[in-house]
Amino acid sequence: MEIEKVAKLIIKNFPRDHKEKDPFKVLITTVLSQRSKDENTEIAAENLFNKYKTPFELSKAKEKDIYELIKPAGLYRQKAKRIIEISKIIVEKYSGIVPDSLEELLKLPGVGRKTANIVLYVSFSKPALAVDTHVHRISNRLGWVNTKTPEETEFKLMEILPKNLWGPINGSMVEFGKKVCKPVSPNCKICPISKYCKWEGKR
DNA sequence: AAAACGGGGGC
DNA sequence: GCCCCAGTTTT
Repeated sequence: MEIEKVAKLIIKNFPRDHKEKDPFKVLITTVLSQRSKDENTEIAAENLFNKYKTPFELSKAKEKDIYELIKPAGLYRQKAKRIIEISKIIVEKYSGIVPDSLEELLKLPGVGRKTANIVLYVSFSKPALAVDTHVHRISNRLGWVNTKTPEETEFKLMEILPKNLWGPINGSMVEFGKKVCKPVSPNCKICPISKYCKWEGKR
């Protein structure tokens, strides 16, 4: 199947390694990463975990206590509120253990399909597709799907991609999307999978 | 379906 | 000055 071959090429050429596996840290970092660039997310996460290391500690913090720490990631008032609420729920309802099911993760404030699936893959090594704007755009450009919404793309991709590629393709598509297959003026000249691409706008 | 949330960096 | 960024929730 050609799709599988191309997916593996993307994964090989645009690796994204997740050093941190701790479910709580991955969960909080991923919430911080929403609509934020990686560099700023990392600064915010480092600031935060430097002071609050566990859900137990963070659940006792006040929102205003962490504004300055997470400000680099943006949307900081919302995120502060949600992060502390998440910590309280993890402590009170789950005894400090982050749940490992999509259904339970989606109940947490500020956790949608993308965030939940990233946690499932990165921390729990489960097959999970996090379809963000990059994955959505690139899947359509390649001609793998013909969809309007990311959720539609998610279900289509689950049909055409083998499960063992669900996790790895997420991060690799993001890197691919940032470096080469950009939203505007993509760099098709240096694209390693250009010959498999059906996008009409390609140059 | 659209608005709101937001600092930081690229242009 | 304007626009975007591993989105989600509220209106």
